[in-house]
Amino acid sequence: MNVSVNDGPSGDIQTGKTVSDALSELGIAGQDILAAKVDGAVVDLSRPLCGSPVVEPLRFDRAEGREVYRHSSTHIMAQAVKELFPTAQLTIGPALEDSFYYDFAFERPFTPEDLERIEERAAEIIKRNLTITRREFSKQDAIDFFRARGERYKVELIQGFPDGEPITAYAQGDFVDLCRGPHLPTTGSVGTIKLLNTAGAYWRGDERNPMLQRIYGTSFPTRAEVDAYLARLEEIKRRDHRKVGKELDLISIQDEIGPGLVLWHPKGAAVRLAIENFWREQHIRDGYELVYSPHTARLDLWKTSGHLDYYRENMFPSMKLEGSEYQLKPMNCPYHIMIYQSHLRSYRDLPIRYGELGTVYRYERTGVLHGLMRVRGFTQDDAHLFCRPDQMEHEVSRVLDFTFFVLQTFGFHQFEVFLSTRPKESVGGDEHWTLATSALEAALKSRNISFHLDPGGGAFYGPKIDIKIKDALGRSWQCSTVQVDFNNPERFELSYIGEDGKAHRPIMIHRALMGSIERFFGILIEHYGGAFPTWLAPVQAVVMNITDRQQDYVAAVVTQLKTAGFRAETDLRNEKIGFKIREAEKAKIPFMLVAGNREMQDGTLSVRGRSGSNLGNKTVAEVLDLLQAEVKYTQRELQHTH
RNA sequence: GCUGGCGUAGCUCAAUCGGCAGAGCAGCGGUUUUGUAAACCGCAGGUUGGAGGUUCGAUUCCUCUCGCCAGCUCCA
Repeated sequence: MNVSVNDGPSGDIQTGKTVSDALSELGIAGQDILAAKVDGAVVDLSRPLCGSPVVEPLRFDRAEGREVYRHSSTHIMAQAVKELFPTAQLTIGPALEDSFYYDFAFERPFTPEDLERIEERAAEIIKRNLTITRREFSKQDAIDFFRARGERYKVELIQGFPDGEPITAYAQGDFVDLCRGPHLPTTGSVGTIKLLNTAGAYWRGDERNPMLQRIYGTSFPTRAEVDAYLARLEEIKRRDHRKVGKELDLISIQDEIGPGLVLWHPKGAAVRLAIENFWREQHIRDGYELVYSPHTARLDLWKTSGHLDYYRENMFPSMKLEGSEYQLKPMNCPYHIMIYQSHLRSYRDLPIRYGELGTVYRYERTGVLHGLMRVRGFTQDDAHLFCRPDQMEHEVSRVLDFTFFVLQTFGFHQFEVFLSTRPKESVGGDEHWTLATSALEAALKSRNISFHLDPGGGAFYGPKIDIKIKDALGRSWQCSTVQVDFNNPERFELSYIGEDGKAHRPIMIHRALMGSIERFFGILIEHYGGAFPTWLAPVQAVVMNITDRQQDYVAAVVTQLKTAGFRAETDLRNEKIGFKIREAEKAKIPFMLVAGNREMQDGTLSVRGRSGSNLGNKTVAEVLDLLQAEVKYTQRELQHTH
């Protein structure tokens, strides 16, 4: 048979030879080959070849290679656990992006000491360099085999598999695990396994099922790579917005006020104000009209909107007042709809775009609250567009352009886009869903945006596009969302008068760019590690005197900076300049302006940038120019036009 | 909500196998007038998350409760 290697040699190889034999006959060999893609499917190196396959060796530098590597790592860890704790039952153990886990049914949680022993044993199993072999079973044989080994959960899994298809397991030494594979050729192919932590996890992710003991770990070819990974985890901890938010005195969440309810301290509020000002300016430029709405409304409104039926578990309980029930708002849409409905609308009026920084309250279970990322009261940068069906695709495209512009201004440049389709619990006819979904898809395609499909991930009222941003540490965060809604116009009987003089139903589009200001702020804190770009920094410049004699001069300079619109502060404390610099560095203030006698005499300031850069002496006018140049989002806004 | 862990001064952390709760930083008062990441001296700071219980005595042990953390589930 003719075997060809992707971007490599090809040659005639005897049919039935394994992938690794074929590769080595073609002059491609090496311990670093983990698995291979054969005609697009990832397989074991021991897989026999037939036909005229295209083979692509997979190493650790490829995501598919890493997945196989980590997957085999979980088996090694599971083997170590079984050797040390024979009563532990196997369940499942997948690879994650940079790590892996394995869930065990065990009578008690694993302790840190257990983890150390398991890690040592895993290292030993790597050293044993056991061959990993694939075995096929019929369904009944597989059930009998795992039942005989006492692996109750494995038996349950197999029973759920379709009949008639072969079931595979992988063996290394005495250890056999039900697994689709593929796997590394030997346990010795793994470099270092490092166990990270333990946690409880429900069997099959269902809270009604028993709690299993999960062990997280990671593995890399070299110790140095493990160390780099651990260093990255440390960096993530160092940038944690809860820690930085406290250190920089940005926000607090206090017991007395309630979980998930955020206090914005003056410095955090200054950043928020900069965000909001930018947001409002840009929305007005982009053809939105800004509105405000109250935090509560009669329960009937939420009945009409369907939230009471479909969203109740996320809502605060209602309150009674003067014989009516009122509901704290979990969303802004009904209010915007009511504004739309306050007039008779013409087709000429559309599209109508209402934007609001609307604060909503949602009930979240205590266990899911997390700093600013998941709270109970938060402000959405919400907007609702009302348009004709023929305008829908164009409006969605505009929203996409606007979204990427805004996110880029905040310093995010990598995105993942998802198109989510109809979920099980949903309202509206099929034709509506199909129309809306294809409009979203068309808009994405018109902007050449590549996206993933998330089947069943839509809102109950319509399909949506979600945009996840990648932060400086490569983590993904869900922020932006664009959702088509055929349902609310129906429920509220929205209409506009068309060219034909008859009433027509408008289409509604919900969208948010940042999602929630709280979460977005948390992401910004971690993205910048608290060192915000100048346009967002709570204090943009601090002016400090060296001795008492420069007090008046410093105060005058700060007045000038403030008058020019900058957030500037004095530091006139009776402290040494080194101490003041240290404090300003810790506060991550972008510019430190020092005035001693020399500066006072020639009307200058000694300019120190964040993290020690010396920008020399500048006049006050030059400092103003410098700050102006730094606050450059206003320049970027010129690039955004429709 | 579930499993496990944790709540000590404004912050970061000690200590008490049940016997007067202690440091650094921050704060306040002095001294010092300072040149780019920490000057010196002093003072003050606490119902040890909250409520019960056991005990001569509880911050420590027990029960409940509130909150936080790591996950699970869910999500902006």
